Amino acid sequence: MTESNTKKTDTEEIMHTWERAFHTSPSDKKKFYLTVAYPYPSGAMHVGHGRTYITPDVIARFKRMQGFEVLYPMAFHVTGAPVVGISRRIAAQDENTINLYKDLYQVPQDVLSRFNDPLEIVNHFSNEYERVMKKAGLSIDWTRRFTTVDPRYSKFIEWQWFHLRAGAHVAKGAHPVRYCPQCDNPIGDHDILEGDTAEVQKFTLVMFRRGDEIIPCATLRPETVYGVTNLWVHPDVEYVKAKIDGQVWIISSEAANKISLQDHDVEVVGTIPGSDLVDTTANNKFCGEIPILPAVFVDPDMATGVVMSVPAHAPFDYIALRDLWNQGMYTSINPIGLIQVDGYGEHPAVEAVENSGILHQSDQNLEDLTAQVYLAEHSTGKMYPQYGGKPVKIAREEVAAMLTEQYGSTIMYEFSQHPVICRCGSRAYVKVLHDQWFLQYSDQEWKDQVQKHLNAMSLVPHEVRAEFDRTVGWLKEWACTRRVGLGTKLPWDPSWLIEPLSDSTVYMAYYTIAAKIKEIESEVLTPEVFDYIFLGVESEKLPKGEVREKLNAMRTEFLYWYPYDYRFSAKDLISNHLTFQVFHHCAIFPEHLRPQGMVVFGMGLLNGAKMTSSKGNVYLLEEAISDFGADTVRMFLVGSGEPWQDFDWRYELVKSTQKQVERFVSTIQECMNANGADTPIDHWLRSRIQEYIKLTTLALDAFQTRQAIHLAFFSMERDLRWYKKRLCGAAPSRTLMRELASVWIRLLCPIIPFTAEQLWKEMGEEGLCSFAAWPVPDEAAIDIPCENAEELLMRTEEDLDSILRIIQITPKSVTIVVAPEWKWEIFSKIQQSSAQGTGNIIKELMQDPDIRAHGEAAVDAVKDCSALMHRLPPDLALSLATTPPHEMKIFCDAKSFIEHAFSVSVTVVSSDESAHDKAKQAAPFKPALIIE
RNA sequence: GCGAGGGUUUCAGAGCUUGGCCAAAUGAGCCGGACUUAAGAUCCGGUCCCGCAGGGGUCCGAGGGUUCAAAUCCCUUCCCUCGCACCA
Repeated sequence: MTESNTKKTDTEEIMHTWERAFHTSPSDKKKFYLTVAYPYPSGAMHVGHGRTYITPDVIARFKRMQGFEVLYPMAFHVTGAPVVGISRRIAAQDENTINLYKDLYQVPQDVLSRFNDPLEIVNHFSNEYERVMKKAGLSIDWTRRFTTVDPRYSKFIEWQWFHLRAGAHVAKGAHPVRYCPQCDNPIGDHDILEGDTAEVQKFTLVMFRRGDEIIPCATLRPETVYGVTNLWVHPDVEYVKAKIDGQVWIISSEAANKISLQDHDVEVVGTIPGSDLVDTTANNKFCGEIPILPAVFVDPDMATGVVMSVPAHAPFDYIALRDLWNQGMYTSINPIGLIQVDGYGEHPAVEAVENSGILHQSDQNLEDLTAQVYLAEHSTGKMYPQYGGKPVKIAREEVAAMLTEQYGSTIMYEFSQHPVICRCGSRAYVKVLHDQWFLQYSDQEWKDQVQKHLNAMSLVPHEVRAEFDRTVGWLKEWACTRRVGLGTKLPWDPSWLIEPLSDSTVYMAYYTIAAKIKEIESEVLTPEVFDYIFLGVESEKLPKGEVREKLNAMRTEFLYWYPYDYRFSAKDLISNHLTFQVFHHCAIFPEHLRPQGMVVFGMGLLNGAKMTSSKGNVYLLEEAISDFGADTVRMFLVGSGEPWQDFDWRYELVKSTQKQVERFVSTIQECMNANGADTPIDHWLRSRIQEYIKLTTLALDAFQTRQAIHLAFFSMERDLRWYKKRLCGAAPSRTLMRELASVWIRLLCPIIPFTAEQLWKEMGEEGLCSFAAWPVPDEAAIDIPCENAEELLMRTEEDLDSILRIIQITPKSVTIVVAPEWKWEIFSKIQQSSAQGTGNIIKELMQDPDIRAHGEAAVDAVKDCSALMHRLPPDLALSLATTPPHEMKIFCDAKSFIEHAFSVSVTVVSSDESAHDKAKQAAPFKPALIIE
């Protein structure tokens, strides 16, 4: 265990100075408001959560130093069912759950014993979150903290929902859900023990008459009703006769049970063996009187247990029929083709089966074959003209509607696979829930509004826009009420709770007033009050006097902060929360108060594996902070990748980040103690510093935290190294080093605020570094020719080095031969030339008599220079061509440096002064080097 | 299956939008050296292959194509991650 960079007492002292520093309220500064999706405090924070909140904190701190009034608030989302389930499991002494909380989350026994109350869980972890977030140095305004079950927040949610209802965005309807009869509740993905990939499929029941009785055949392909040749029943199954909706249906007993959950009264009145149905007939409008035949592929546990047979288009049906033919039975039944499909003839299923060599109804490959045929027919199939001639996709919908409207068909929902088993061990069914409320995300007008606003929003990174666009198009009705869990009751139908994702869509507005609203009793908070605060609507019903004053203050505060500038959240929330909140803002707030931007995060890995609490693969944030120090954790989390990239928490990498932070401290301390005089080389470093200020600012403006660290830390370090090397052992300039330290500390303050705060104090600066002015580049200190000169020196040093390594002699002297002026002229001319291709450039330049005078050498020089040209960065090439460096002077000035670095004597000459063979090689920005 | 994003040198990760600055930034790891009583601390150097002159060769998931020129553009293919709804 090491407490890095700053000592524990220092850390605590700094936290103390920050205690109230980030409380914020409207001022005459420009505002910047950013929010993160608030946490669901059902467990302890791990380093993955850490990054979610540290990244926005870095931005918040950056903006604050830039002079913005910054609001970074935090609250806790405690709505929903999971925590209720957890408390129930703890109450039931479930060992896994108790161990998770005791060992992994390190909850003390006395606290744990109160966890049979879900509110105790969320209260405990909310406090833990706040405590650990403070340790991580998050610059949050805690006066605005709330939870989603606070009475005042509930009032706010009620207000929101009155508006949604008034805007016709919420409506009542029926909805099929996965349902567990034993739990008497709908079950979600996380509650499924088995069959979690099963989808709810919508079958159309095609009704066939058999005397007075109805045989409902379930199909996913109602358009094939024209091609039915017979029905299939399983001969060994005992079917039931059930009175359903006033008529007697013949279905499997499983089906009777299922249908009873789907809006039908079911009364079983008798049974009939499948074998008794065989060889009787049934009829409907489309196929007349047809026989009921036996088939063993029929599954009584799938839909109604009775199947209509379309042998021309369904491989199962064809095989079953062929089996009967082979026994010499029903040979008069012929498949009826009704769909034209690319690549198939009149009877696609028949062809497919015959070509596949499948022999039996129970062949495993039959499923795949069916899928192939169905897919082909669905995507490219067209009904024959006598059946309407439309594409299958369209015909399917139309036939289904027609059957429902005119021929008594209804819908039956069924899982695509079974069984589906609830976590309680009981089997789950599809149930149609009634009285369910839906958010009408399918509303095209609403979608259009959202899409339009989305187009105007800033999305980071821009790659996520496609996913947002798709989500807007894809969203349909969202069941927005629940029977169980914590939350706000639906105001006009209090038997329902508002579903957790739906009560968290406009709360960013609530943050703006969350501190002040605590002074007002929740009873006062009528919809009119919120209408005034958020929409500026006056009303007779508004309270008067002192309360009204407070409302005015809240209105002012809301208008100051809103709309929020950026919302941060993980990428898995794009398809729900992040898009929902745009919908809700559009429904409630006027255009100028809607979200401005979003930043989407990547996911976290721990040692290469996905970090999830459920698998125990987590590393707690607090543990990380005490193992490595808050600043190391911060720098690693925002520096190992850009926010939107996934990151991997690995010990060795974090460890080396820790060293970097420590190195920064000692480097800065060296800077503070530097006492050298000014030297010409200072000019270069000062110029570079301005460059890094500029680039770091740009990076953080674009939320590129990794890039920012790259520039502000590593690049800066590298230049400082070169600077020191150039001094040849002389002491660094006192003024420049203090200048550097001051800038450097501030550039890294958003990332490593504890360290920065500590060093700032050591520098003797007044006030908190967290509020110090963000460095601004001094344009006057930028000297491009000087930087170019240094670049030339670096490149030459590198050349020299690589030659020496190869030739492996101990050099006595080095002669640097600089290019003659006329080669520089060529260089500049090539840069300016618009001619394409070396040949053309040569032609063009040889027009010039001065150049032509150099004959063959000139041609070579043009070739060399143009090759050289495109090996340089374009802006460097341009700047060199515009203001050619005085190479002779540069090398003469740096003579002692090179002599010192390589321990040789150095001579600098112009190429015309040297008779050496190599002297001819001297080119612009690439002097010839003669080593002897 | 559908939708979105991605596959780069030992690793992480730049670069790819606007093809030539790319053998490919930077950091980590590893190797060697210096400093030290000693270091996991610091500093210096190396880290695809070949080369006793700054050069050459191979390389950016795989396979094709466009181009004088491709990690960068086009096509095909394989693999990975996320989402697919009542769940925070």
